[in-house]
Amino acid sequence: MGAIKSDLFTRKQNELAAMARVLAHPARIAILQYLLKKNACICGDLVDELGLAQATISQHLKELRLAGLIQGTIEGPSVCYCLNPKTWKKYRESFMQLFQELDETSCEC
Amino acid sequence: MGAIKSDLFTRKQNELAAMARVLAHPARIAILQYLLKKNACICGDLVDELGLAQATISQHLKELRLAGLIQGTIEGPSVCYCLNPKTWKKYRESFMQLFQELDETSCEC
DNA sequence: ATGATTCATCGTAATATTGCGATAAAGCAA
DNA sequence: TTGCTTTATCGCAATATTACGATGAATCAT
Repeated sequence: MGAIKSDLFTRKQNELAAMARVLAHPARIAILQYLLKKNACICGDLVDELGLAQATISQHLKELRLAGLIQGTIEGPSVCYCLNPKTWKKYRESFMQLFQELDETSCEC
Repeated sequence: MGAIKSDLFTRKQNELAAMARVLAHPARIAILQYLLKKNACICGDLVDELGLAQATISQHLKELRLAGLIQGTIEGPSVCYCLNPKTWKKYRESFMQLFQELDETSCEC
């Protein structure tokens, strides 16, 4: 028990849920919005901006990186992070597709 | 530790993360898509369709209901569930707003 | 080389989520 | 009423997530 039964669902359903999970934390939303605004930043910027511990920010960055939403480039002692536009668009498309389907008669209770 | 520090983030960031969390499970995605297709159903339909235990489906329905994404109407011994178009649109707007902001120069690493 | 800066990772504690059996509540049919 | 169907809720076990201190690796300035 306690583990998601992924085999009961379609690949698309699992993928969409996984994408939603990446966005399901305010710190990760905040990081993405910061990157949208500033275009790039280093881990330390986010520590100052968000007020979470460095280890915690680094962990959230890792999740975003594993999801492909951001990418990091080593720049001397620091790491420059920025959005990955390709994955960002893939996310947008997937959520668009979900929210597209709805006509006004969808509630029949 | 282990609890999200909501006070570090804006109301909008917390709200968006909460919306994403509701969508962050394939069973809830599947339920929403089933409702989009069928317009309405009862809990038992979903138990047959998804293959999760009745208690588990009922729990996911509760989360979707608390989020305002679906509503249930008592119909005799069963409960008819359907989407709430208003909240559905609110979700769409919120995610669109997030994904809107991006120009091609957003990656500068 | 030494020290300072930056970041990732490990280990751990606290908390949250997932799944389901068992049970209860409510309506319906006979 | 009795039994059947349908659903919600409780309680528990398994797993996942969140947060952070401590530590280590890499770079840079002196």
